[in-house]
Amino acid sequence: MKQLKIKCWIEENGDKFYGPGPHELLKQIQKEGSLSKAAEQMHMSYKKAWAIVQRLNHFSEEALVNLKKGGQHGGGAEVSLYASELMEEYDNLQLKVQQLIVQEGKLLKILK
Amino acid sequence: MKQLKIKCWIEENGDKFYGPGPHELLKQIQKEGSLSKAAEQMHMSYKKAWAIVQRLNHFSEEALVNLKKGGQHGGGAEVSLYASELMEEYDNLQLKVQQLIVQEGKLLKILK
DNA sequence: TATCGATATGTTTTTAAAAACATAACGCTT
DNA sequence: AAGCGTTATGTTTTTAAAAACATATCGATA
Repeated sequence: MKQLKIKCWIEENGDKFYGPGPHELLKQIQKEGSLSKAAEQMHMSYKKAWAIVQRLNHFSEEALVNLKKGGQHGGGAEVSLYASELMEEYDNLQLKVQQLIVQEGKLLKILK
Repeated sequence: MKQLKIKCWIEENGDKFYGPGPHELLKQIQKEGSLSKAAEQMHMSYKKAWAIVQRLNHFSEEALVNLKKGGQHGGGAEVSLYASELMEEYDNLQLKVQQLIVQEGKLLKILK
Protein backbone atom coordinates (compact mmCIF):
# COMPACT_ATOMS: atom_id res chain seq x y z
CA MET A 1 0.00 0.00 0.00
CA LYS A 2 1.31 3.39 -1.02
CA GLN A 3 1.35 6.36 1.29
CA LEU A 4 2.17 10.02 0.94
CA LYS A 5 4.71 11.30 3.47
CA ILE A 6 6.08 14.70 4.32
CA LYS A 7 8.75 16.27 6.44
CA CYS A 8 9.60 19.89 7.16
CA TRP A 9 12.53 21.47 8.91
CA ILE A 10 14.34 24.72 9.42
CA GLU A 11 17.75 25.39 7.90
CA GLU A 12 20.36 27.91 8.90
CA ASN A 13 22.47 28.85 5.88
CA GLY A 14 22.02 25.42 4.33
CA ASP A 15 22.69 23.52 7.54
CA LYS A 16 19.86 21.62 9.13
CA PHE A 17 18.84 23.39 12.30
CA TYR A 18 15.50 22.09 13.55
CA GLY A 19 13.46 19.13 12.36
CA PRO A 20 11.71 15.98 13.55
CA GLY A 21 14.81 14.60 15.30
CA PRO A 22 15.65 17.64 17.45
CA HIS A 23 11.93 18.19 18.05
CA GLU A 24 11.50 14.73 19.51
CA LEU A 25 14.70 15.15 21.52
CA LEU A 26 13.42 18.35 23.10
CA LYS A 27 10.16 16.62 23.99
CA GLN A 28 12.05 13.83 25.72
CA ILE A 29 14.24 16.32 27.58
CA GLN A 30 11.11 18.06 28.84
CA LYS A 31 9.74 14.78 30.05
CA GLU A 32 12.93 13.37 31.59
CA GLY A 33 14.80 16.46 32.72
CA SER A 34 17.97 14.73 31.64
CA LEU A 35 19.84 14.60 28.37
CA SER A 36 21.20 11.12 28.92
CA LYS A 37 17.75 9.73 29.71
CA ALA A 38 16.27 11.53 26.72
CA ALA A 39 18.93 10.01 24.48
CA GLU A 40 18.23 6.58 25.89
CA GLN A 41 14.50 6.96 25.21
CA MET A 42 15.31 7.71 21.60
CA HIS A 43 17.81 4.84 21.28
CA MET A 44 20.42 7.43 20.48
CA SER A 45 23.91 7.70 21.92
CA TYR A 46 24.39 10.40 24.54
CA LYS A 47 27.16 11.83 22.42
CA LYS A 48 24.89 12.37 19.46
CA ALA A 49 22.15 13.90 21.57
CA TRP A 50 24.70 16.20 23.14
CA ALA A 51 25.94 17.28 19.70
CA ILE A 52 22.38 18.08 18.61
CA VAL A 53 21.89 20.25 21.69
CA GLN A 54 25.15 22.06 20.98
CA ARG A 55 24.03 22.81 17.44
CA LEU A 56 20.60 23.96 18.55
CA ASN A 57 22.09 26.34 21.10
CA HIS A 58 24.82 27.53 18.79
CA PHE A 59 22.51 28.46 15.92
CA SER A 60 19.97 30.12 18.19
CA GLU A 61 19.83 33.63 19.52
CA GLU A 62 18.71 32.27 22.86
CA ALA A 63 19.69 28.89 24.26
CA LEU A 64 17.10 26.18 23.70
CA VAL A 65 18.45 23.76 26.27
CA ASN A 66 20.24 24.54 29.53
CA LEU A 67 22.57 21.84 30.72
CA LYS A 68 23.71 21.68 34.31
CA LYS A 69 26.45 19.43 35.60
CA GLY A 70 27.08 18.33 39.16
CA GLY A 71 24.78 18.99 42.08
CA GLN A 72 22.08 17.04 43.83
CA HIS A 73 21.09 14.79 40.99
CA GLY A 74 24.36 14.93 39.13
CA GLY A 75 23.02 17.62 36.88
CA GLY A 76 20.23 17.84 34.36
CA ALA A 77 18.80 19.35 31.22
CA GLU A 78 16.06 21.90 30.85
CA VAL A 79 14.19 23.18 27.84
CA SER A 80 13.99 26.98 27.76
CA LEU A 81 10.81 28.98 27.37
CA TYR A 82 12.03 30.12 23.97
CA ALA A 83 12.46 26.49 22.96
CA SER A 84 8.97 25.54 24.07
CA GLU A 85 7.58 28.34 21.93
CA LEU A 86 9.52 26.99 18.98
CA MET A 87 8.21 23.52 19.70
CA GLU A 88 4.67 24.78 19.69
CA GLU A 89 5.15 26.57 16.40
CA TYR A 90 6.62 23.44 14.90
CA ASP A 91 3.71 21.32 16.13
CA ASN A 92 1.21 23.71 14.61
CA LEU A 93 3.09 23.72 11.33
CA GLN A 94 3.20 19.93 11.28
CA LEU A 95 -0.54 19.88 11.79
CA LYS A 96 -1.26 22.14 8.84
CA VAL A 97 1.16 20.37 6.57
CA GLN A 98 -0.29 17.03 7.57
CA GLN A 99 -3.80 18.24 6.76
CA LEU A 100 -2.68 19.33 3.31
CA ILE A 101 -1.05 15.95 2.71
CA VAL A 102 -4.16 13.99 3.68
CA GLN A 103 -6.24 16.20 1.41
CA GLU A 104 -3.87 16.04 -1.56
CA GLY A 105 -3.19 12.35 -1.12
CA LYS A 106 -6.79 11.63 -2.00
CA LEU A 107 -6.27 13.21 -5.41
CA LEU A 108 -3.21 11.22 -6.39
CA LYS A 109 -3.80 8.58 -9.03
CA ILE A 110 -0.57 6.85 -8.10
CA LEU A 111 -1.86 6.09 -4.60
CA LYS A 112 -4.80 4.07 -5.87
CA MET B 1 19.48 33.33 7.78
CA LYS B 2 16.87 30.73 8.63
CA GLN B 3 14.66 29.08 6.05
CA LEU B 4 11.73 26.70 6.17
CA LYS B 5 12.16 23.61 3.99
CA ILE B 6 9.91 20.74 3.04
CA LYS B 7 10.07 17.43 1.27
CA CYS B 8 7.40 14.94 0.33
CA TRP B 9 7.59 11.45 -1.05
CA ILE B 10 5.62 8.28 -1.58
CA GLU B 11 6.29 5.14 0.41
CA GLU B 12 5.37 1.57 -0.39
CA ASN B 13 4.97 -0.41 2.84
CA GLY B 14 7.52 1.74 4.62
CA ASP B 15 10.06 1.69 1.80
CA LYS B 16 10.75 4.89 -0.03
CA PHE B 17 9.29 4.64 -3.49
CA TYR B 18 9.19 8.05 -5.15
CA GLY B 19 10.68 11.35 -4.02
CA PRO B 20 12.90 14.23 -5.14
CA GLY B 21 15.78 11.96 -6.18
CA PRO B 22 13.86 9.58 -8.46
CA HIS B 23 11.83 12.55 -9.74
CA GLU B 24 14.95 14.36 -10.86
CA LEU B 25 16.35 11.16 -12.34
CA LEU B 26 13.24 10.65 -14.45
CA LYS B 27 13.48 14.23 -15.69
CA GLN B 28 17.08 13.68 -16.74
CA ILE B 29 16.18 10.42 -18.47
CA GLN B 30 13.48 12.23 -20.43
CA LYS B 31 15.99 14.85 -21.49
CA GLU B 32 18.91 12.55 -22.28
CA GLY B 33 17.20 9.36 -23.45
CA SER B 34 19.96 7.47 -21.65
CA LEU B 35 20.31 6.20 -18.12
CA SER B 36 24.08 6.55 -18.05
CA LYS B 37 23.91 10.16 -19.25
CA ALA B 38 21.15 10.94 -16.76
CA ALA B 39 23.25 9.53 -13.95
CA GLU B 40 26.23 11.60 -15.08
CA GLN B 41 24.10 14.75 -15.08
CA MET B 42 23.19 14.06 -11.49
CA HIS B 43 26.76 13.23 -10.44
CA MET B 44 25.48 9.80 -9.51
CA SER B 45 27.03 6.45 -10.34
CA TYR B 46 25.35 4.52 -13.13
CA LYS B 47 24.94 1.65 -10.74
CA LYS B 48 22.93 3.67 -8.29
CA ALA B 49 20.74 5.16 -11.01
CA TRP B 50 20.13 1.69 -12.36
CA ALA B 51 19.12 0.45 -8.91
CA ILE B 52 16.65 3.32 -8.53
CA VAL B 53 15.05 2.45 -11.85
CA GLN B 54 14.77 -1.19 -10.82
CA ARG B 55 13.01 -0.21 -7.61
CA LEU B 56 10.67 2.19 -9.40
CA ASN B 57 9.68 -0.48 -11.90
CA HIS B 58 9.42 -3.21 -9.31
CA PHE B 59 7.09 -1.30 -6.98
CA SER B 60 4.91 -0.03 -9.81
CA GLU B 61 1.99 -1.67 -11.53
CA GLU B 62 3.28 -0.40 -14.86
CA ALA B 63 6.94 0.15 -15.70
CA LEU B 64 8.09 3.73 -15.28
CA VAL B 65 11.27 3.40 -17.31
CA ASN B 66 11.94 1.16 -20.29
CA LEU B 67 15.56 0.23 -20.79
CA LYS B 68 16.87 -1.06 -24.11
CA LYS B 69 20.29 -2.53 -24.63
CA GLY B 70 22.18 -2.84 -27.92
CA GLY B 71 21.10 -1.40 -31.26
CA GLN B 72 21.95 1.71 -33.22
CA HIS B 73 22.94 3.91 -30.34
CA GLY B 74 23.93 1.11 -28.00
CA GLY B 75 20.58 1.22 -26.30
CA GLY B 76 18.69 3.81 -24.29
CA ALA B 77 16.18 4.65 -21.61
CA GLU B 78 12.65 5.91 -21.99
CA VAL B 79 10.16 7.26 -19.49
CA SER B 80 6.71 5.69 -19.86
CA LEU B 81 3.48 7.63 -20.24
CA TYR B 82 2.42 6.37 -16.83
CA ALA B 83 5.62 7.76 -15.35
CA SER B 84 5.12 11.16 -16.93
CA GLU B 85 1.67 11.31 -15.38
CA LEU B 86 3.18 10.51 -12.02
CA MET B 87 5.79 13.21 -12.55
CA GLU B 88 3.10 15.76 -13.30
CA GLU B 89 1.17 14.81 -10.18
CA TYR B 90 4.31 15.12 -8.12
CA ASP B 91 5.12 18.53 -9.60
CA ASN B 92 1.64 19.79 -8.79
CA LEU B 93 1.89 18.47 -5.27
CA GLN B 94 5.26 20.12 -4.79
CA LEU B 95 3.75 23.41 -5.92
CA LYS B 96 0.92 23.29 -3.41
CA VAL B 97 3.15 22.21 -0.58
CA GLN B 98 5.62 24.93 -1.46
CA GLN B 99 2.90 27.55 -1.39
CA LEU B 100 1.82 26.45 2.06
CA ILE B 101 5.40 26.62 3.27
CA VAL B 102 5.93 30.14 1.99
CA GLN B 103 2.68 31.23 3.62
CA GLU B 104 3.34 29.52 6.95
CA GLY B 105 6.96 30.57 7.03
CA LYS B 106 5.85 34.16 7.34
CA LEU B 107 4.12 33.36 10.60
CA LEU B 108 7.05 31.66 12.29
CA LYS B 109 8.66 33.69 15.03
CA ILE B 110 11.76 31.54 14.88
CA LEU B 111 12.46 32.64 11.32
CA LYS B 112 12.73 36.30 12.25
C1' DT C 1 35.92 14.83 51.96
C1' DA C 2 33.78 10.80 49.74
C1' DT C 3 29.85 9.60 46.93
C1' DC C 4 26.73 9.88 43.29
C1' DG C 5 24.52 10.72 38.88
C1' DA C 6 24.67 13.53 35.31
C1' DT C 7 27.36 16.28 31.81
C1' DA C 8 31.77 16.60 28.79
C1' DT C 9 34.97 14.81 25.63
C1' DG C 10 38.35 11.86 23.38
C1' DT C 11 39.45 7.34 20.98
C1' DT C 12 38.38 3.24 18.68
C1' DT C 13 35.35 0.11 16.30
C1' DT C 14 31.40 -1.06 13.56
C1' DT C 15 28.22 -0.33 9.94
C1' DA C 16 26.17 1.08 5.80
C1' DA C 17 26.20 3.76 1.84
C1' DA C 18 28.47 5.41 -1.94
C1' DA C 19 32.00 5.43 -5.18
C1' DA C 20 35.38 3.34 -8.10
C1' DC C 21 36.89 -0.14 -10.98
C1' DA C 22 36.34 -4.00 -14.08
C1' DT C 23 34.05 -6.69 -17.48
C1' DA C 24 30.23 -8.95 -19.90
C1' DA C 25 26.19 -8.70 -22.91
C1' DC C 26 23.42 -6.80 -26.39
C1' DG C 27 22.02 -5.61 -31.19
C1' DC C 28 22.15 -2.25 -34.91
C1' DT C 29 25.37 -0.54 -38.44
C1' DT C 30 29.03 -0.82 -41.56
C1' DA D 1 32.47 -10.14 -38.54
C1' DA D 2 34.02 -5.91 -36.23
C1' DG D 3 32.92 -1.66 -33.87
C1' DC D 4 30.25 1.17 -31.11
C1' DG D 5 27.67 3.01 -27.13
C1' DT D 6 24.67 1.61 -23.86
C1' DT D 7 22.77 -1.51 -20.40
C1' DA D 8 23.94 -5.23 -16.80
C1' DT D 9 26.38 -6.98 -12.97
C1' DG D 10 30.09 -8.34 -9.88
C1' DT D 11 34.11 -6.95 -6.84
C1' DT D 12 36.81 -3.90 -4.31
C1' DT D 13 37.76 0.46 -2.13
C1' DT D 14 36.54 4.73 0.05
C1' DT D 15 33.83 7.55 2.95
C1' DA D 16 30.96 9.14 6.48
C1' DA D 17 27.94 8.29 10.11
C1' DA D 18 26.88 5.96 14.06
C1' DA D 19 27.91 3.20 17.85
C1' DA D 20 30.77 1.55 21.50
C1' DC D 21 34.03 2.20 24.90
C1' DA D 22 36.71 4.83 28.18
C1' DT D 23 37.48 8.46 31.35
C1' DA D 24 37.32 13.16 33.19
C1' DT D 25 34.59 16.79 35.35
C1' DC D 26 31.29 18.99 38.16
C1' DG D 27 28.85 20.29 42.60
C1' DA D 28 25.14 19.39 46.07
C1' DT D 29 24.67 16.25 49.74
C1' DA D 30 25.70 13.23 53.50
